[in-house]
Amino acid sequence: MIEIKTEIFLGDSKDILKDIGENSIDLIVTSPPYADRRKNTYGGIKPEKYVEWFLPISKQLLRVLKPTGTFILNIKEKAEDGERHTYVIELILELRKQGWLWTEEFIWHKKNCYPGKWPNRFRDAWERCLQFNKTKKFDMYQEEVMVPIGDWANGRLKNLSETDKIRDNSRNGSGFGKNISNWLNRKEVYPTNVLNFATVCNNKNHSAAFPEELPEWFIRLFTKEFDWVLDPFAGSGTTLTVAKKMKRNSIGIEILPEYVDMVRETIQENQFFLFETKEKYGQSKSF
Amino acid sequence: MIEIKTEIFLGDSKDILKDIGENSIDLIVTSPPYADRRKNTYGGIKPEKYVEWFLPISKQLLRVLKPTGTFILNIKEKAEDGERHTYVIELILELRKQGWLWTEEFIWHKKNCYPGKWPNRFRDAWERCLQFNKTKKFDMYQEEVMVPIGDWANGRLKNLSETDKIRDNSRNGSGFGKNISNWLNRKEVYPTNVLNFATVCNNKNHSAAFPEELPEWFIRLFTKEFDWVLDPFAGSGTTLTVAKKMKRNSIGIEILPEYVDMVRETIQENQFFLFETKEKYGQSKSF
DNA sequence: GTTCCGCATGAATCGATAG
DNA sequence: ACTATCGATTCATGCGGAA
Repeated sequence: MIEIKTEIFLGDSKDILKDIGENSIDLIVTSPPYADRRKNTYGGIKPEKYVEWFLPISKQLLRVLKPTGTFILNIKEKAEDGERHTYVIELILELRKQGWLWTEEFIWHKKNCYPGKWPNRFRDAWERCLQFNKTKKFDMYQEEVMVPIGDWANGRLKNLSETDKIRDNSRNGSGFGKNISNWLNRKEVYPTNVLNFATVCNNKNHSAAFPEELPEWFIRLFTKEFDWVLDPFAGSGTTLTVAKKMKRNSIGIEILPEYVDMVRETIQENQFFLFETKEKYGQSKSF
Repeated sequence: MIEIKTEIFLGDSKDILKDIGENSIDLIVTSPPYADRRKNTYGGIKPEKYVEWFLPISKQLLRVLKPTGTFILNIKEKAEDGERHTYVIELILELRKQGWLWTEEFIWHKKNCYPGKWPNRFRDAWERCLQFNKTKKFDMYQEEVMVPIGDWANGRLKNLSETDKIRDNSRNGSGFGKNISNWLNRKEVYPTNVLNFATVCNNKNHSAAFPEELPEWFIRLFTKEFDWVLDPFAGSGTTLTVAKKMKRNSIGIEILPEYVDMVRETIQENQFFLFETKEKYGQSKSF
């Protein structure tokens, strides 16, 4: 049996990344601290300084990624003084200048988004998952994230609430009703570039940037077993935990010691559950 | 009874717009020809030339819009040679330089997007609806687009405990307490910035850029009756048709004569249905 | 085992007030 | 004038205990 390696390093990604060999990582999936967010833990990066702060890190990411690898960047710009900030779209342009290909933009649709009411805007229910690549020939295992149509038809349609049916507003039969017959003789369908995951809001000790489903989906899509996954902003270690459960090697970098300690404990714990949870992560594809 | 005016002009928006008075339009909602798309109808604008082509038009749009008005731009960059084009995000940056405020980015989630399969990407199921404003004090009628409350309310709001009825602002200063009693008689909640509209799949020879629900939603949100709505790329006239049904005055501009003829016929037709459809568009709010 | 119910909490944003 | 802090507003979900 081949051992799965899961490592977490304490320090600044800009520095630590230099110790990782070039062309060695299959997938980078991360959610960096957003501008002016998490001030109490990360100090908060000023929006005007965000691109400048990120580029040295992404330069290293470009170096360590395999030519067939993928970089997924989960990020969302804040609204301030009535406007959306532009640092994220400026970052896209700068990353391309750095040599990255901007392959795709996935939308993470958060149904249970933050509450609140303002006179000039509604609640923000989505985030960007930007896909960047080093070359046009990257690995993509589309079949791994297919949605079983049986489950979709039975589960999704059955679970669809009455309000969902009203909200989704499938007028003149162009929604579920009309097209369902097309899927009767198929077993699975490919997903789209809009992903639905609920945010995590547990009453436990810490908060995670994204739910486990998010890195799980991208790991399944862009890696196979024993590949290497990197999260340069590991935080509470969601990416590493999921990678380990899915039998991928992983490396995390985190600047806050308390998070690093926590991740190390989590990794230890998971070893006991590795075999119990294998089935869940290996076969469910429950999207 | 006040008459509703619906006008369609034949010509290039860059020129025709100069005949419209400044500060006279309450809402601009449009879906311009996408770069390199609809070559057979519009001649196709090269992606590299897109921003340059659009800016003279948006300059006029800025002039004709009221200070309290809103500009909704429905657009999506195409994928070419394995990459997403950057002309849309470059356009956002240039529009800000022109004086526009980039207030928000709505996501139009197309649940029944076009089928297809590619080795390097999934089906594209979303488009941007970019909101721009002239000032920070724009009109917004949020109550007009409220949606039914989620099912969670059914089971949970029946019996409120005493602690539910008092505000509880304690705990880690996260800011949010609860006052569930606010929702006791609540049947509707505010929507988010993710919109679900099914695409129209008609096999006519003209390209309907968006379904009626899309302009209807923004017209309801940003205008009241007898306000003025403008679509500088009217196409088959969806915006005008909806505006008329909703008792808003409207102006359309379209460069192709056959579209203009078609729109004029449609407008005539709708006059017979004005009173029949009033109820549907005035009261349904079926989102 | 299920289902139901109480409860905590979340990458938020604006406007007013204070330094 | 410009920045920092504080108060107000709000909806969906998972967890855990009870029925």
